[in-house]
Formats: sequence, structure tokens, C-alpha cells
Amino acid sequence: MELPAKYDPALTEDKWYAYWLENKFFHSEPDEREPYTIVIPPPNVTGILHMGHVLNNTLNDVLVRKARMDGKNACWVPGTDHASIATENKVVQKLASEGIRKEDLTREQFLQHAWEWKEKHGGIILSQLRKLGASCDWDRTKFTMDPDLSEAVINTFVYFYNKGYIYRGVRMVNWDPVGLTAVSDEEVIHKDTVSKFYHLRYFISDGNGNPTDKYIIIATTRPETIMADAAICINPEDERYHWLKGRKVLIPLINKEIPIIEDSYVAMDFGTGCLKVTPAHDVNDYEIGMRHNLPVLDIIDDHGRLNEKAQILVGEDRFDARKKIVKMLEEAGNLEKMEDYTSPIGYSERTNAVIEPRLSMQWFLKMEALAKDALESVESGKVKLIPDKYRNTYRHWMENVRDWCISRQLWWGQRIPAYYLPDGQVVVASNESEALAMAQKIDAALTASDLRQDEDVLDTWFSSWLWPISVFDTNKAGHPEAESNADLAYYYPTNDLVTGPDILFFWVARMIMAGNEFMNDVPFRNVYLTGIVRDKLGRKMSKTLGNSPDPLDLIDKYGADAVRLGMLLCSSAGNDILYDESQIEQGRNFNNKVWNAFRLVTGWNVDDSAAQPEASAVAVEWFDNKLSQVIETVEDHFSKFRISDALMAIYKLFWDDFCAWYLEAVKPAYGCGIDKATYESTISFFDSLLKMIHPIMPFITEELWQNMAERKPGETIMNQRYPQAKPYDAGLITAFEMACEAVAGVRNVRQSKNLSPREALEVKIKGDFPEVALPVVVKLANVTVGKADGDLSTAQRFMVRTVEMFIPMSGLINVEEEIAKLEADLAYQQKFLDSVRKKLSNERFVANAPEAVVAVERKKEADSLSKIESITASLNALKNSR
RNA sequence: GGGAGCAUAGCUCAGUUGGUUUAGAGCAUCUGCCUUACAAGCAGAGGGUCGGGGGUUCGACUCCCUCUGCUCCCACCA
Repeated sequence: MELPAKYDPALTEDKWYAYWLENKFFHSEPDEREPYTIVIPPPNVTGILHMGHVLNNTLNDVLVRKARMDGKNACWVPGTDHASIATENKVVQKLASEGIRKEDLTREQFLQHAWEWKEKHGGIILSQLRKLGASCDWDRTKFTMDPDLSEAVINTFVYFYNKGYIYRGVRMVNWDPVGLTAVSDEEVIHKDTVSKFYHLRYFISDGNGNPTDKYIIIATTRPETIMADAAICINPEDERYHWLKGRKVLIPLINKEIPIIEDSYVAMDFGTGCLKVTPAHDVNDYEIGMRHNLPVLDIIDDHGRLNEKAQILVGEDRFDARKKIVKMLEEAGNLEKMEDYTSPIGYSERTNAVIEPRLSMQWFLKMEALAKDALESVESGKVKLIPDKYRNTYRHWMENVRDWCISRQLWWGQRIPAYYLPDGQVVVASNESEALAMAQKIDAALTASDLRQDEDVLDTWFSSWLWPISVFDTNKAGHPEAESNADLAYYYPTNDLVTGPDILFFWVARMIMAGNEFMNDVPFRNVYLTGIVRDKLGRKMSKTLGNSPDPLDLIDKYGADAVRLGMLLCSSAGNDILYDESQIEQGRNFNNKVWNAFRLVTGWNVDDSAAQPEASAVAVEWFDNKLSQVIETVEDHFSKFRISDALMAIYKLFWDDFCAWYLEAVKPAYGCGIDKATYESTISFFDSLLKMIHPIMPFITEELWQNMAERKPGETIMNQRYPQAKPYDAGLITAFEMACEAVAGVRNVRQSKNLSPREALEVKIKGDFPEVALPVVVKLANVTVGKADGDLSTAQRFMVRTVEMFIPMSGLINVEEEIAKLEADLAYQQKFLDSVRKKLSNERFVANAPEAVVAVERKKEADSLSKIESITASLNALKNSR
């Protein structure tokens, strides 16, 4: 078969993916083999593939394919996440574009739209993963809102409620005025934001609600909330303000009288030392308010607009209101001054809206006990974080965790299974009929229509924290006492989890909690935390910057194998990835290299009568050993999750050792056939190499492996055993390396003397050069070799380690140039010798350093001496010749 | 404000209990080659003293201190 000179991935990738699917090679069922399990970090159901997914899923796939080839029963469970806030937002926007407002729909109508959207756009990302070559067990695809997974979520809620871990209460929560829901502390991103610090005059009341001419100054960043002020607070130690004790001040503009209170919370050295206390709109103020029994006046509505309780600027957005009220304050003579001020402001992770601290009734999960166990799981090493540095971060979070606000004021998600009785009492049950039964125990007269289910849904992470359990067995979540089904018993705990550090707490920590709670075991053994994919300039990939390429375009252009390799090239664990298309080009080039090596080898004609040349015999022997050496290295890298190192080791083995040296050493002369022994060894090496490359570049390796020999239907490289290392002869590897260095030395001479590679040269060797490797030198350098003898003063000289090599060069050399070169060489060696001797003459070094280290220095000294001796000899000979 | 981490060739990174290396790789660069697998290639070359300073040690890129710069995480000083 004639193969084209350039590899075209488009011709192979879809074909082999279809073949893998048809044969169900990705599908796993429990059997007697050791399982290897990974659950996918479920992407948003409406998401599309971005570079972060490519990195993450390539790593996942490499691990899964490697494990599969190691003979394990590999299972990679795919699926998607319902992502309540993000998806609901998208649906709301889509409806808005059609002129439909969410407020005009019933819950049922809205959910119908949402499900339609999900059916239409959901799972696009999963089909995109197929293009990448992901070997997921698609028969096991799950969605966090599948009926059975939802049921598990509900049961989990009921379980924790009954355990006393879930409570409902009015708390200051992070309100997202765009998403119209509370979000958890973890979903708030603090960003330093430039704003103004407004210094406002509050006039002292005369006791009848009229201002006196005295005033105090308070500093605030939020003047639009003054109408909700409940008091002005000073530090009791602050002598500047002792005269204020017991007096009252008037809120500007609305002239409402509020008391002066004292609380040591107020810092005397910050602002003016006077704090306006606004319990409804600030967490600290709320706490002060509680201590001092202050009334709570909420003047901001769901959308972040001032409500009628504000009395003024009613209906205005909080930021518009701020601008306007500043002007009003200025006109009223209440604005002392304003200055620029930078302070951290909370933003919603999902909508980027400025978070409004707001009091509301929410459901919470107590975290203390769960976090304690989850911390222990990592501290004890039951779960390993890779890289290790995340342990510190993890510990810090777990030790300072606060209760998890799990309710969301949304419709898309699992509705909280709490049912209210007409009198306000609440019952929690998995479904309506159970709830009714419970309610009837309280009041036998109640009927189903008397119960009102909580309107809120649960935080998305309240379903994804069950993922490693619920994808196998939805019954176990919420029922720790239940028997596991066969799948869960076999696949749980999973082995490795590959994900980004940004969801270490959102997701990873909580999965560990759920695992400990329901399975009494952690959900995975290793967590490999990838970096964030950034552009060349170090900027995060983002839609608005337009610096994120579409992975599918890249796959079209370069092929999935190239994209995979390109991403892996620069991905050491935990470090951010600076993405550059040139890496993917490098991946494509490697594909092409493999392709062409294959063309070369399979283009050879086997000549049964030909004897194996010496050079080939040595090369075969060497490569066999080299292969084992590199396999050992690769296995070591894999065991430490050093994927890019493993990749580079394989890359160099193939490109440098196999192509540049081995194939050149065994390549038959033009028009000649190759002997059978060499050919068979070469094919066998190629076979091993393809298997080693396969987890990284699955498509091209399958294509070539299938072409390499007659394959039976249903055979695939992905189910072959990964090559195993045998004991190897390091001496032989060194001998061959010396041959390569000798060849390079000759080539160097040719280059500097402008000698054609076709012109055979003579090499004279002085020293202990490994005999076995000589045939390789002869062939690849196009030389004859012999012992050094006669007058070599005009020969070109180079060294291979401690062996001297001469290429006689009568009349061709510039004596002065050579002398200068040798003298430079000599000076360098002399300096080196001095430094070694300085060390050796240091008694304390000789006395304290381990013997092996001293021996190395002595060897350096001896080698250096012998080099100096031979350089000097050549130098003298050269000088005598002029 | 608290905590963590990083700083090694032009770029991206290795350097695994301080000593088999007067520092390694890939890419990029330069030189010469369209040599009968591959110009998405081949052959060769140059390039850093390991952010600055101090210390410990017989010996430090590797440990300690400090300064500088950057990154990330956490955080209710209005």
C-alpha cells in the first residue's frame, strides 16, 4: 500500500472512533480484573468545549487508556451537570429574546422550556469529546438531573435533615440581584474595586427631631443605604466622641432620628471612627444590630432597587441611586468630602453581578463534622492531592469552613423536599405522599392540597458532590445503610480525579465529604489538579478577550492527536498552561514523523538470503535495551503523574533514538533488501513504540497498528498490553551512545572542512573505544576505523569522553587555527583540573564527603589529566610541524 | 489584612532526601543541506552561573534569613 508523504488525520480519526464505538471497546462491566475508574468532571450540560476541557479530558483519556493497556478494567464515566444558575440564566435570556418573561410563566411552563433547551443543546459537549478521542463508556452517560440521580439528591437532603445537619434560618446571605438567587460563600469572588469613600454629615438632633448646628461625620462607600441606618456606632474608648453618648442624630434627607450606640467593633483609627449601622445591608452591621437590638429595615428589593421603605429614590437601581443621592446630599449640605477608595467587592461567580448582602430565609447544611472528616482524609494521605502544595490550601479551607447555604431561588434544579403546613410547620420527606403522612400525624385533617412545597431548588453542587457514588448507584446516596449494587462495589472508590484547582472546594472537598458519609470511604485516591489554560501572554482564556481558540477548529486543522500532544507538552501538574498554537504544530509534526517512519519501514523489501550486517545486529541489541530503559522511566513518570515528562521521554525515544539512530543504522542501502532478522526486530520495536504512544495519540497509532499486519476483526491497539520493561544492559547503551558521539564528531569535522558525506574518511582511535559499537560508527559516519599510529600531527582531532579520535587530513588544515583551538581546549581543561584539585586538596572535603563522591572527583581528575596529556601531545606535534 | 506558591537559556519548563552535571529538555534562533521516509525534514552551532543580598556547609540551583518582582487562595474594617 502506498502511503502519502503527509499524514492526514481527517481520513482516519472518525473512522477509528466509529470502530471503537461499534466494538464497545470503551464499555466496562465488572469482572475479575482490577478496576480502574475515573468519573468525568461533568461539564455544564449547555456548555461547549473550550481549551480547559481539552486539557482536562486529554489527561483523563491518557490515564484511562494507559490503565486499559496495563490490563485493568478501565471505566471512564461521562456525563453532564445541570448547572442551575448558569443554565437557568441562559434559558431566561433565550426566552427574553423571544419576548417571553420568566415572571409570566408558571414553574411548570418554565421547566418545560428549560428541558427543551437541554434536549436541544445538552450533550453537545459530549459529542465534542468524541472528536478528541475520549474513551468514555458512553453507555454509562449520566446527567445530574436524571430522575434517579435527582432522587438520590432528594434522599440525601432528607438524610441530612433527619440527622439534624440541615436547618433553615434567616441569615445574611450573598444575594445575586441578576441571578435573583442567594449564592454560597464559595460562589462569591472578591475583587478589588475602585469606588468612593463618602464623608457625610449627620446632624445632632435637638431631641425633637430637629437638627442642631452640631454634626458628626461618618464615612461610607454606600450612601444609598443611609435610609436603612439604625444607629451610629462609636467605640466606647474613643474620647473624641464621648460627648455624643446618649444623644441622637438625624439621617440626612429623611431626617429620621437614630441613636448613638457604643461597640468595640468600631475601629478608632479607620475612617472617622463613626460607623453607620445598617443591619439589613451589611453583615457586620447585622451582627452589631443583633447585639444592640436594633430594628432591621430592608430597603433593597430582589433586583437591587430601592423599595418604598427607602422613602426616597424608590425604584432606582442601587448604583443609580448612589449617584443621585450623593448629589442630593451635596445640595443639602451633608456631603463633607469624597475621596477615591479601593476596597474588595464581592461579585457573583455566575453572573458577575455585585453581590448584595441580604437577609433572607435559606436552608443551610452544617459543615463542621463533615469538614473534619474530609480534612482527615487528605491529611492522612487517603486522598492524595497532586501537586502536594494544595494540601495547605485545602487544610486552611476545611478549618475555616462555614455552613453551606444550599438553597437557590431558582426553578432549574432539584426542588427542596420541604413541605409547609398551613400553620407554618415544616415536614421533610422524599415525596409528597410521605410528606402528607407525616403532616397528618401532626393534624389528621390535612389533605395534599394543604401542603405547600418549598419553592427553592438545591445548589448544583449538592447534586454533583454525590457524582462518584450516584453514577453507579443512586440508591446508596442518602442511604448509607443500604447495600451497594455490584457496580458501585466494584468501581468505588474511583482511582484518579483530574480537575481544576478552582473547584477544589466546590466539588472535590464535598465529594470527599459525601464519600465518607455514605460509603465510609473516600471517592478517589488521587486528585490531579491541572492548571488553568492561558494564552501566550498569560491571560486567562475568555470569550470577551477573544483569545480562546475553538478546539474543534484546531482538531480540524491539525487533528485530535496533535491537539492532545500539544496540550500535554506543557502541562506539568498544577502549573498554568500558556497555550500557543506552535505546541500543536509540534504535535502535528510528531504525527508526521511517526507516519513517515512507518512509510520507511513498511516500504522495505525483505531479502531472505541477506545476512544481518554487524551494524544492524548491534543496533537491534542496543534498541532492545534502550526500549526497556525508557519504558522504566515512563512508568516512573506515570506513577508520579508526570504526564508531560512521560510524553517527552516517549517523544525522544521515537524521534531521536528510533528514527535518528536506530533506523539510520539498520537502513539498507538504496535498492537493497533488508535481512529478515533486522526487519522482524524493527517491526517488533515499531509495535512497542506505537503502543507506548497510543494513550497520547490514539488515532494515528490505531491506524498504523492496523496497517502493520493482518488484523482480525475486533482487534485494536487500545486493548493490547503496554510494553513491559526487561532488565537492560546499561553498558551496551553507553557503548552505543559513544558511537553516536563519534559519528557526531566526524560529522562536525566534515561540516567544518566542507567534506561531503559521500567521501569516506579514515578515523584513527586512541584509547578504549567499545569495539561492539564500531560498526555503527563505520556505517553512519562513512569511515574506516583503525588504531592511532604514525604522525597524526596534522590530523583533525576530537574526543569522545576519554577516547581520542583522529581524522588524517593531509594539507587540509590551518595549523595556526588548530593550535589556537587546542590551546583554548587546554586552558579549559586546566581550569577544570584546578577546580577539581582544589576540592581534593581540601582535607575536610576528603574527610567528610561520602566515599563515592570523592571517587567521582578522583575520576574527574584522572580523566582530566589524560585529556590534558593528549591535548599537549597533539599541540606539541602540531607546533613541531610548522 | 492572613496564607500559599513561583522567580533557572529568547520562550515554556525539568532539575525527584545538597555531592555521578564548571546546569538539562522542548520550542525558537543561527549555519549548511530539497541526501532515494519525512523541508511538518536532515546535519551542525551558539545561548543561562540558576531574581538581588546575606548565611549554614568540606560542598548550594537545591537548606535558612532578607529584599525585589509576579501569581494564586482566603478574608465582614465601614
